Amino acid sequence: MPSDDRKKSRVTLLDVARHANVSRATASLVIRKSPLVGAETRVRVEAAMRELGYVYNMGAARLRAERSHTVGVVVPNLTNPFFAELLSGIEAVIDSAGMVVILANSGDLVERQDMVMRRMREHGVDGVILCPAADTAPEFVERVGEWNLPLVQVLRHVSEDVDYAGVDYAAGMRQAVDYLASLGHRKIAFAVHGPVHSAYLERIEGFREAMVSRGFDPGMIIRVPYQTARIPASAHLLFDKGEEPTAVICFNDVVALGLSAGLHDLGREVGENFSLVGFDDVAEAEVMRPRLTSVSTGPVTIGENAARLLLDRLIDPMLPPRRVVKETQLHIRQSCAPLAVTTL
Amino acid sequence: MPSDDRKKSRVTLLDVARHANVSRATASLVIRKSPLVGAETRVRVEAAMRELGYVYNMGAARLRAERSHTVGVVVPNLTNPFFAELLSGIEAVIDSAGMVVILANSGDLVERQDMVMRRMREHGVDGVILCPAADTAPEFVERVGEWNLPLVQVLRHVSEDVDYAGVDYAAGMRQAVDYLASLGHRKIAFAVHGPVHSAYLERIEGFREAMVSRGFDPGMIIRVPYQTARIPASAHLLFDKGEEPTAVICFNDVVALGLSAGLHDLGREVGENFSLVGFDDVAEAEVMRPRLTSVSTGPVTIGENAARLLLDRLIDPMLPPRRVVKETQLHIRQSCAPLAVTTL
DNA sequence: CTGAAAGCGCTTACAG
DNA sequence: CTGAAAGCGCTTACAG
Repeated sequence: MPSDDRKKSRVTLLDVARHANVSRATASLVIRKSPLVGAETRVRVEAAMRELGYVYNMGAARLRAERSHTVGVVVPNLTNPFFAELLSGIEAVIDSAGMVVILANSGDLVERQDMVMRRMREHGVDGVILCPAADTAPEFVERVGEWNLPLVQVLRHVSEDVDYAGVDYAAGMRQAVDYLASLGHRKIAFAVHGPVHSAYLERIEGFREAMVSRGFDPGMIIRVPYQTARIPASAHLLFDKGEEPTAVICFNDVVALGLSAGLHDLGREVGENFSLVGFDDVAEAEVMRPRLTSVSTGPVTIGENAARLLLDRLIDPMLPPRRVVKETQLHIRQSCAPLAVTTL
Repeated sequence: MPSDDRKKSRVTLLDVARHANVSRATASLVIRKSPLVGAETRVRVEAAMRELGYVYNMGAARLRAERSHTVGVVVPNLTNPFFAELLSGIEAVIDSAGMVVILANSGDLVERQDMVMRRMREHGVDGVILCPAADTAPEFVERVGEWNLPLVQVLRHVSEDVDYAGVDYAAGMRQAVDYLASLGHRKIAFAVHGPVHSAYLERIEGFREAMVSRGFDPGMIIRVPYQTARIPASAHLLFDKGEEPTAVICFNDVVALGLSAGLHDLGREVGENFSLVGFDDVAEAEVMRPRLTSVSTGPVTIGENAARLLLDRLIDPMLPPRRVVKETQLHIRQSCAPLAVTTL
């Protein structure tokens, strides 16, 4: 009978307090592990909670305490395994801080991002980790700060005045170019795709600088389709311009996988008469044949960094803006060959 | 000055009501788009909300209305691209229902799953979509129902009495076996890995039945490592038993990718003198060489189905348990060859 | 169609 | 160390 009516049956803190013969305030202190309450009392209250099957009502607590123990995470794309790994890193540290993540997808569209951020505010998240959609205005993320909503940018950044956790894309490109140069390559292409944002531009800029500083032509940049399945058929773009490259650096491993297939279709032997470098170093790199040489970015770690940045800011909102930019690492496998061999 | 003090400055519904010269109740009705309020009044209240920069406080609303507009999603693994796609489908329909997803990772561990589910309750989610960790007891998911917490199982199921959205794994295996049989294969291996759960057992069972019904030996089941990078080196397991298979069906595309590399390393030519079928049909299948023939499961759709099941149950909690089991589809590409060619 | 009052389940000072 | 009271920002009957 009593468990028959649905909501009404909720066990409240007051029930627990009565059952344990203490006041509601005392019970509240026990829950929050305050040292103010005596050991004997604590044990009694805890027993009462167990016996009654009490469940803490975070919603009620939040209303009073103005903290929701939730953080919003908004990414432009959930399908991409790269974001899945990022999310995994974020979730792990947010979880171990006793908080919970509210997830949203902006679809890389600023209008959707507006909506999503409003929804986050309505849900009273304590802070948000945002990978800004392409074309996000700096004012947008700065405005969030004015709402008293702590924010950290992840992977992409549009404002210098807001925390950022990412990776040194430009240095990663330099590592790739240096490595290929050490093998004797000078005609190196760069295959890009997808929406334009800071992480995109940094890669392009890094490529350009690295090429120019060695006196190489930085102009061999091709754009391949965003859709994975259509990348192989675009491999011919590498050879359509005047001078043929002997190596290609890829925007990410998805492009590397696609071009690798496309080069194969064109009769090129990757790792023998053509060299290919990936970017991100996802798990698949190890099981490609030839094994893919790739610049590792470590999305899980980036996610962890972003979450820690946010946690710090929650503790001290007055912290000056910080950036945690992780170094990349070139993971050499088998997809590149010395130019000598290439020209045989 | 007024925006200087942080929390205190929140604009409340009462502020809006005063600004618009109506009562708080009326303002509340406007927000919830009740038809009870006059057009002129509505416009005035909406203008006030805009002018004041009002943000709805979901937390306060939930406390009174006993609905949080949040749903919990707990998956065993965030890193796996398959779950990322599932999540993407869930998020899309939850979002368009005006709700928000709280995400958690059970790590496929029942103890962590206990914790996570408790956290979900504390946060007052309206329902949860759960991919049960391996070894989850049926009682566990049934108990959730007794908490008055609507639950749907996704991808894996441990109880018949609780909603389930998944895919017909057994039929998928049958499709794979039938196809290989049509090419003349009879010595077909099955390569599995990972934790044991319903989706695992259904695949094994489907394989066994399909093989036995044709009079083939269903005993060639090998277990490869869970870690992607270690799969290629385990390809020799296919040939360690007495009879050598001429084809292998893989537990999923990750296994297919790994074994494809391992077979290559052993000097076998996939799609020529050895046949290989994947499972899941992820985007990468199209860019493998040879292109991977794979049984497609469509995780995005499964996620959408699960979310809709939950939404329905939220509307009517008394619905009998339902299951939405999607059909698989064999996507034929190039990784299988007729046995005739194989034996040449 | 609108207003005044009570209450959702906590936490927070403030006394004792 | 514990108790009584007020209040977080909404929604819900209940009158008018």
